[in-house]
Amino acid sequence: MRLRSLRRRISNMVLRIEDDLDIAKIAESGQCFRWEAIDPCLNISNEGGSEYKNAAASYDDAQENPVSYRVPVGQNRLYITDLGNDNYEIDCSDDEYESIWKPYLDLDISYRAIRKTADDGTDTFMKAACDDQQGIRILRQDPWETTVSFIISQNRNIPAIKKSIELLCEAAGDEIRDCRGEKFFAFPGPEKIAALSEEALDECKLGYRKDYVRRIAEDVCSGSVDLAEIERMNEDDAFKALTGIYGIGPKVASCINLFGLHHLNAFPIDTWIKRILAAEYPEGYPYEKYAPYNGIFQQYMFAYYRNNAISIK
DNA sequence: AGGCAGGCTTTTA
DNA sequence: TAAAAGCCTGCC
Repeated sequence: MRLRSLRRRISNMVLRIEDDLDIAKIAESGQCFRWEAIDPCLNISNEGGSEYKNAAASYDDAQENPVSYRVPVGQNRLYITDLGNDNYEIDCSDDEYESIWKPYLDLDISYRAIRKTADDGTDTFMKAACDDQQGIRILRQDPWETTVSFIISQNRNIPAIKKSIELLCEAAGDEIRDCRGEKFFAFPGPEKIAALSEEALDECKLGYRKDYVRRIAEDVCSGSVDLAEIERMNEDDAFKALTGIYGIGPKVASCINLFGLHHLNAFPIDTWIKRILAAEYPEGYPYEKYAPYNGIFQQYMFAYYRNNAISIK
């Protein structure tokens, strides 16, 4: 349909992915904070994603759920459109897909198989969460960006987190033209954040987290914090190393393990998960059953509860 | 040693 | 006004 008109000098390709992949659910899952809903036809960003009356795809609930996003990853930005029927259009070459986007979307493993294997018919709550939230995947996000983002996330809701991260990118990130020639700000490296003035950092509205962000930027620059070394550790060792960093407690360390280091068994316990465990698993949560993918199932529960908080309560 | 109260910036609903 | 994908410090 009108998507044809989007074809430009850059090469578009249509992917067929016969596994869980729902980009709208991923965007709202709370693991990433810089996915931006855009109009697939007009190429105009639409913050919050309200209406998509002109959505080209034959996507069932395109009226409610955006079907097209742009996703900053390092120095690149991916444009992806859900065409429905397991088809997705992306703006990039085959090489870029294989080297960047395929690993980023964690497309080498089957989330559908993981869901089905764990379902023994006894956990009706988890089954409902999985059915409702299937399509979520755990992205392979940059460890530095993930670390700073989840330090910023503490004790705040998601709109506030997104705002601070965007302010930080505007203040310190490189301005880059994406594959469509549009400008965006990359997530700033530690040296860029460490170089910010006190006033510039104040404008990022980090609150008391400002000291945490500045200090980890300085410590990574000086070498007293070595994220590359932490990347090579197993989950337990990484957890210990992360919780030793100023501003990182058990919850944030678990999020970094899961979303930044891809330790899929990491199980972040935040205010939502506390409520879920108390309400749905009063006899105790069956960690063994969902190992080694506790983090994936945590995401299904988290998103399910957060998106249906009123109806489930 | 390990647990717990109090404080913390700012935004959001 | 309370709550928000919590953590640090100080006290016991």
